[in-house]
Amino acid sequence: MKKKRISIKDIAKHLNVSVTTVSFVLNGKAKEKRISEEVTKRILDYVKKINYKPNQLAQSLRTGESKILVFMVEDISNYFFSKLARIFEDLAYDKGYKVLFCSNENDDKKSIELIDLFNERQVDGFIIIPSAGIENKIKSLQEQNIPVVLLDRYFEDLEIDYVGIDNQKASEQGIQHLIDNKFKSPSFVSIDVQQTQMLGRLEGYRNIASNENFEAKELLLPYDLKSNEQGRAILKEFFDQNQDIDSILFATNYLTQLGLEVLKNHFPEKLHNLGIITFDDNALFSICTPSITAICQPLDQMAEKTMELLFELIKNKKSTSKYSHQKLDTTLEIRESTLSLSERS
Amino acid sequence: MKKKRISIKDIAKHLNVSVTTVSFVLNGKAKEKRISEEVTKRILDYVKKINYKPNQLAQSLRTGESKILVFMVEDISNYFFSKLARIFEDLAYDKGYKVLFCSNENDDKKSIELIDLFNERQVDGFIIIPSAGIENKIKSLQEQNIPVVLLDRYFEDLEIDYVGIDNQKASEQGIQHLIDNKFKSPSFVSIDVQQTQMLGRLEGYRNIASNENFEAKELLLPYDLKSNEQGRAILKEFFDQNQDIDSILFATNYLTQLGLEVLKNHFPEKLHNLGIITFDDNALFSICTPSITAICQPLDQMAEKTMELLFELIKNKKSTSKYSHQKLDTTLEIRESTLSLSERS
DNA sequence: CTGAAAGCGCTAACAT
DNA sequence: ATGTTAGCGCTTTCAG
Repeated sequence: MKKKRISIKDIAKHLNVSVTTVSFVLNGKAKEKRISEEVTKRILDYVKKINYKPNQLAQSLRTGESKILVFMVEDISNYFFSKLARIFEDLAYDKGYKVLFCSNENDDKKSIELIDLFNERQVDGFIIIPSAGIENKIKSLQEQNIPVVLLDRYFEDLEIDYVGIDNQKASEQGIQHLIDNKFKSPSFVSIDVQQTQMLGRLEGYRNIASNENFEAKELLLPYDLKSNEQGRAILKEFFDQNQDIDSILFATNYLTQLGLEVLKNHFPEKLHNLGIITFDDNALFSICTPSITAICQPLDQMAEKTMELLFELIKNKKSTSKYSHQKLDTTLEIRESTLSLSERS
Repeated sequence: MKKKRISIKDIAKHLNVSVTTVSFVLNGKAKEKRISEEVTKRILDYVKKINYKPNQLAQSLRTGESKILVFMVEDISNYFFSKLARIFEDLAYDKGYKVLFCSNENDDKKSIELIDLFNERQVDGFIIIPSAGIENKIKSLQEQNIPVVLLDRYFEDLEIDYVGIDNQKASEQGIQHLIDNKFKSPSFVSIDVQQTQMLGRLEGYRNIASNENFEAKELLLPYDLKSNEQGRAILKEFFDQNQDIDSILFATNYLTQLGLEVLKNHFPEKLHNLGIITFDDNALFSICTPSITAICQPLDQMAEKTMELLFELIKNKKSTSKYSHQKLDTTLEIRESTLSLSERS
């Protein structure tokens, strides 16, 4: 029952040819190396018959390529990341690559451990949603000539390929939409972290606050939130102490979730009177009551662009390619939660 | 800039010892092999200083172990699967394993391709949520002595470790809960597929229908649904033609999502009058209006149990371990959508 | 056109 | 207590 794995050597022996010949044929170099049609066919037939599969590990060790990419996200169970992951998976498979997902919990230590881990496994490239303090680690990857593309956020001082959205603009559009629908004092709920995506969103909010002359009301939750419980408590306090705010932009779908829970449980009437916008969509936001207006990131486009950049790096590692910062446009999916009060049923 | 990777040989040369010694020390066999304290220390220090990391690929090739597990799901972007994935990830990392996730789309061809693919990479074990027709492939893995544990569904004729829930019982509890809350004619929406989990859920429904003497109304959507659009159309038709049903059990969270969309868009009043239960929770179900009663699978427990079984297989591959079918209990998370009509506001 | 052989980096049986 | 060496399975150079 315990079948020994068949190796290229077994095949060679069985067919009375050398391993070289088999290897050439298997790698489609039969023509190039001018192996006779007859031998080629014999090998191919036999290989098919015994259903031989080369040991990819050995292949990788020899060639230095693993055909594996790593996609490192904050939390693979978050809708935004898992959707992206799914798209990457498909794109990569089409090109003969597999994708390893891992969650860094937006934690530097974990991020670095993970990067080292996979680096030792000679993965061919990284797509990383970086935590705040791993700039140097990323840099060291670049120095080792390992393809890396950052997603969602980047580091100001690092010359590196990046794909994300125009956060400031997205935020501005969202807030402007609230203003257009007669909300007078939009507030902003985010995380207190120095990452480009969050800073952009905050800046967009402040810009409109200043343009439209309303007082900015910001709630920045701690970066290292201990629990959902704590998050809800903070949000509840915020709502308690700021009865006058009439609308909110949540800077991530995770916060939106917490916020909606608090509203539903403690301020049910507000749930129907507040203007609510969330960054990042979720399939269920459209079936909430009210359904939630969302700033949607163009996931397909982001994934495609990222892959494009990554494969450029993989193909011609040495070329001093210009680094590209892609800031894609978002879409505002307008739903019930931002209807002006007069329009509501 | 282009640093050559440091190998164990370089270290040996630099330190004037043999590679064996280095290897032993690195693998914590210094004591066992009675390497002198001094040499051990020298090696460890140097290794730390140059930040040497062994090439795992070579290590795997040599040892036949890769410290990689594969978790194959239907769709990594589905809440149920991505939550499970996240838990597996953590459990595995604690044991020094990494987890590769992949989505098979519940498609046999894709499943088989993926299994072959990873098998060539000598992964150490598989956790598989199998599509309907890959019984033989699974069997062949077992014959190659590769650890496999099935999750969520199994094959009647296959002796294999499996972790899941008691679907029939879960379904019965759900329907009984509807009956207890004065719903007279619960209906059942599922997928038309011969997989154990779905069959169990259906059977549970039918049991209560027969016990409680109501007419079973089942909608089984085609296995190979072309699009969400098509799914919504079928659901809409079902609601149109069965105005008399007063409650629904959706057999997967995906169907619930479609169903809620249809209800919200076409039968808004029903959304508030129907009794609704969903299999599988989602963070957002608790903030829908009405919030949705859910049959929750014990994700943590499932993941732990699965890992336990998998590691048993990994440890003592040869022992003719008895196969274990774990059917865990679910929890009914009661929310607004199943309040009896008299209790609703 | 095909084969012999080196070597990717590591482990471990065998020598010393 | 430490070193020598034979592979793991594959690719590829160099020699016929």
